[in-house]
Amino acid sequence: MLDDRKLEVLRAIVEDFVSTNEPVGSKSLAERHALGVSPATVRNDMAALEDEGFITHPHTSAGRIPTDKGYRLFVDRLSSVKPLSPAERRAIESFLTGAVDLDDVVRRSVRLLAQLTRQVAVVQYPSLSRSAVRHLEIVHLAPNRLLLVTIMDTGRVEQRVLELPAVLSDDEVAQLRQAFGARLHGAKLIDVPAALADLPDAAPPAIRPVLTSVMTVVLETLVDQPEERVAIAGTANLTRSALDFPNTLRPVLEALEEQVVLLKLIGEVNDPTTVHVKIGEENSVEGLRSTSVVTVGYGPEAGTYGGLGVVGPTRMDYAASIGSVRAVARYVGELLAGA
Amino acid sequence: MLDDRKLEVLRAIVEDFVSTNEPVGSKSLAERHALGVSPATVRNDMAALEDEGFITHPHTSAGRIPTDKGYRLFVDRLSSVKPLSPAERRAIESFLTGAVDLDDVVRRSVRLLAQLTRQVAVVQYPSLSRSAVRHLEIVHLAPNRLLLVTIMDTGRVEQRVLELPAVLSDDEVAQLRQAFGARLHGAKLIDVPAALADLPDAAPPAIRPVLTSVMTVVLETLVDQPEERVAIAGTANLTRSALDFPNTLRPVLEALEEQVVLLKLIGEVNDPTTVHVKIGEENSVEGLRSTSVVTVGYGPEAGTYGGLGVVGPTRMDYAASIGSVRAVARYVGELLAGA
DNA sequence: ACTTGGCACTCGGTTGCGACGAGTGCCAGG
DNA sequence: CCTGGCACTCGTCGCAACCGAGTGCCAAGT
Repeated sequence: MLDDRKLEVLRAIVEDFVSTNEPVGSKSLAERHALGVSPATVRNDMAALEDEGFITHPHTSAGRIPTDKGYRLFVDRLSSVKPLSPAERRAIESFLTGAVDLDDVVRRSVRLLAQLTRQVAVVQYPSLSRSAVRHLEIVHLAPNRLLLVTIMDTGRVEQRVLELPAVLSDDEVAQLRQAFGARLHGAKLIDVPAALADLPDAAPPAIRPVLTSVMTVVLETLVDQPEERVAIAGTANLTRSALDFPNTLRPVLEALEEQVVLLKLIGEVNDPTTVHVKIGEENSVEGLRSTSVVTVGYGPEAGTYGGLGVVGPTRMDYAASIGSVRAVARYVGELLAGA
Repeated sequence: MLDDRKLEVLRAIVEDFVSTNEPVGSKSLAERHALGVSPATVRNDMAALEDEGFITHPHTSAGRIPTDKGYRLFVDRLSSVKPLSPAERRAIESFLTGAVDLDDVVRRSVRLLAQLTRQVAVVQYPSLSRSAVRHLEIVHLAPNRLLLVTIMDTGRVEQRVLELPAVLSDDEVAQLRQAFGARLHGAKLIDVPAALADLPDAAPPAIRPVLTSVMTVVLETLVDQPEERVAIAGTANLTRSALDFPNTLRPVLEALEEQVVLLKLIGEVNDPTTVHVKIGEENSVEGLRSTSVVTVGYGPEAGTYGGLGVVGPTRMDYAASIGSVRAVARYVGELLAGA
């Protein structure tokens, strides 16, 4: 059905179209690539590819452009990941070293990724639910007011102010601090509920009511409604080729402003260790049906912290994007694991 | 030179152009507004206005559009701030109540402002340098590693990890905590250097070296390089009228991605208590010469915390934008002051 | 059976041209 | 100082012709 040459033709079409953004015809294609056959043969192959739904015409007498299905085949079978140039590797290293805290790491990576791929880049902050508690600090802001600060092993810090129904003494706060500190230190978030389960019973009765309300907030902040965050950069790249999003720029920008949408993009991968590519209509997000999304997980043991990726036109350089996304994920993962 | 009727004509031109986005001609203008004079008279006035540089033609036989200078005059003398509708007031209140922490307040306000004005909204996080320290917490992460957490009265929290050359005991950390806590509590950031000046001398010699290095980091984080942050929302609104930014969308998006640029926008006001409007070429930022920027400071006593504003086409509804910006600033200021 | 050259056909893009009309500038008269 | 009239400008629209890249198909060649 699809012999090697037809695949080669498809690859050539994709490559030409990606670089020129113009429908590619049989003649120019036969010239530019050393296919060893005449344009007429290429035409026959093209007709076959079109029957199979891998390419299409914008109109009768125009060249071919790949369909989503065509890109899919290209990505899966015809392209190999483009290794980064030494210059790019250097760029990554110099960009990421010198970051002072987690915020800085994330902001730098997202800009870096946008710059490398010349697409819109998205980086998720290390997910709370997959990290471990390094420290829980309870600050006695006012007699009836506590600030809870949780520091995770990824460097992420969450804080929450808590109004108490009753007034607390510093001693009691110290007791609280001690009670929580001992149980939470080093606990994976998943184990937090279990670690805290017997806490009310074990505590001195005096502070029990306060303790439970603090516990509620802790569980809420860390387990029930863990706040996921993402950073984004490079939206200006969407305008690079005006042809890519003729009148569809609007919904894309709108989609990219929704944190929820971005998290969905990055989160809905089954296997976080490999790079995932969603092409055009494959995207579950309405406004991004005209784009492709390349994502991967990152973290010390692959994908445990969060995800990152790029969003661009379906007409993107997949090989390069996949390479960059993977490389940045690797560096960021190492960086955060080592911190 | 510019009698009342000419000003009225200018106002009419601005209003028509803002709502239709089409060059406005003498005839339609005379009809749509009850000017009480004939188109010919309007033409004469237009010619005068053009001589003065308030309006211009795109080409010889087209209607007039306002110049930056025309908008300037309009904003300064011809428009009154549009009061918010009750529905809008309700929207503001319901949007902002229920915010759980500072991050939440900022994120909600920026979205709110974008929604109200249908422009790009920018909100600066309360500036460190203008707030006071509520609490400084020193966490002993590891024998040679400290985490400094500073909580400001605006609810803003800054953290910084600090590697120590030597190993510290918990006792020593407690001493540090005590030494800093006493002096910093309630200090305005501006007074922090003075408050800490005599600290090394007063401290027990044993912890003196560590103390100075902690002091350095504190000063650096809070005073020397206070990190300013901004939130942005509504970039999709830039695409609302494709005509506004024919091929200039790119530089606008690029400018809006630069934190530095945004801070400059919001920060370079002399008097933070009143609403400022920068129109087109008045903008010092290169990429935003095709936009107008409406900004104001917010805070308990006007402008002490930070700034916020909107960015949109020069062809924007200034009266409404100014009103919304001012209203949101007021609410946010109150909210943060009360927290 | 596959490849190839030839050939008629399609159709979008470009160019040229004329009509149209919104809008202007100017002037003479009220 | 306002007004109506009038000639002029110029961008837009519609139309027709043309060009050319590209296609599909077929018959001949290997």
